[in-house]
Amino acid sequence: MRPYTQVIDQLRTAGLRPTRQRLALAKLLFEDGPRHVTAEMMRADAQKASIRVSLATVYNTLHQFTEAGLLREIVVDPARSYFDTTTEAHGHFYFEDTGVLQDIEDDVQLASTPKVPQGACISSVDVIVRLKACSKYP
Amino acid sequence: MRPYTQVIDQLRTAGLRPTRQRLALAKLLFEDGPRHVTAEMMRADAQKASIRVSLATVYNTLHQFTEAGLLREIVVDPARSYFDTTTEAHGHFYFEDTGVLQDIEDDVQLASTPKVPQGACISSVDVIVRLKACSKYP
DNA sequence: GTGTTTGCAAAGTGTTTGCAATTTA
DNA sequence: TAAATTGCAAACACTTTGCAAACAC
Repeated sequence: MRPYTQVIDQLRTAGLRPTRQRLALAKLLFEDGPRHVTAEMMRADAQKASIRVSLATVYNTLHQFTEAGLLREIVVDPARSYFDTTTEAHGHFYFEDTGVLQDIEDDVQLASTPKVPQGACISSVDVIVRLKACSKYP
Repeated sequence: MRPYTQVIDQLRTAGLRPTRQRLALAKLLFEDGPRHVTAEMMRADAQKASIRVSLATVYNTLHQFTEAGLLREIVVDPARSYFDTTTEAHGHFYFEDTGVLQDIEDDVQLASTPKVPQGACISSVDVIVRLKACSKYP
């Protein structure tokens, strides 16, 4: 778990004022170990915790946190954006049936780094293992 | 390049009638080697080739082709869906600046297949290498 | 002829934006 | 007080849907 003062510092460093909403969302995000959240989940969580935050602010905050390096956006579902509290490189399981996104605990390295085209640099490498329910008759 | 009659057969097998629109889109998709397309690209291509197809039909067709195993959907951009004419497992370069999606020619295998959770089966494995312009001062 | 497919326009969904009111420093 | 941030509602982009007309077999 990320120390709380570190979040405030990282916000300050990123030029973001530690407002009530940002701190509350940071608490929800970082106090209980790794999470994979959507904007709707955060809004629901905030409501449950009696924190008044508009959905627009949730979106703004998630993006600002991502730019500040506190979160990482994971693209797995065209229908919604996920944000991961673990920012280091790692793979994901995506349960297609339930929409649950989960870290792969094993180290999933690529066997070899591919030759990158001229003039381009790697921004990130996403490994997503899509899962479905097993079935003898698919 | 995929033989044309094979497309018709695959459509028939999937229970899809080989209509004018479906055949025209199949021609655009498969006659010139691997492609990575969005619905808008297909509509533009069709227009350029003087094929009258509505955007709704383009969407329907892309999804029907995907279910029929002629296409593979690649999720890289929350803003739009990409479809790949190469259905075998392979990695992708995604140029974040331009939105261009490209096959990785080298074989990008995972160093090891991760242990899959109880009761789940792998549906697919996506490897996406996101690229940005190189810059000395990022 | 019968059931499928198409096209249009309307509806839907998640996300972003403009702007006045509020909050932070 | 000045500048940043919030919240609301409207706007947005992409995608899906309902249904009558057109089409395939």
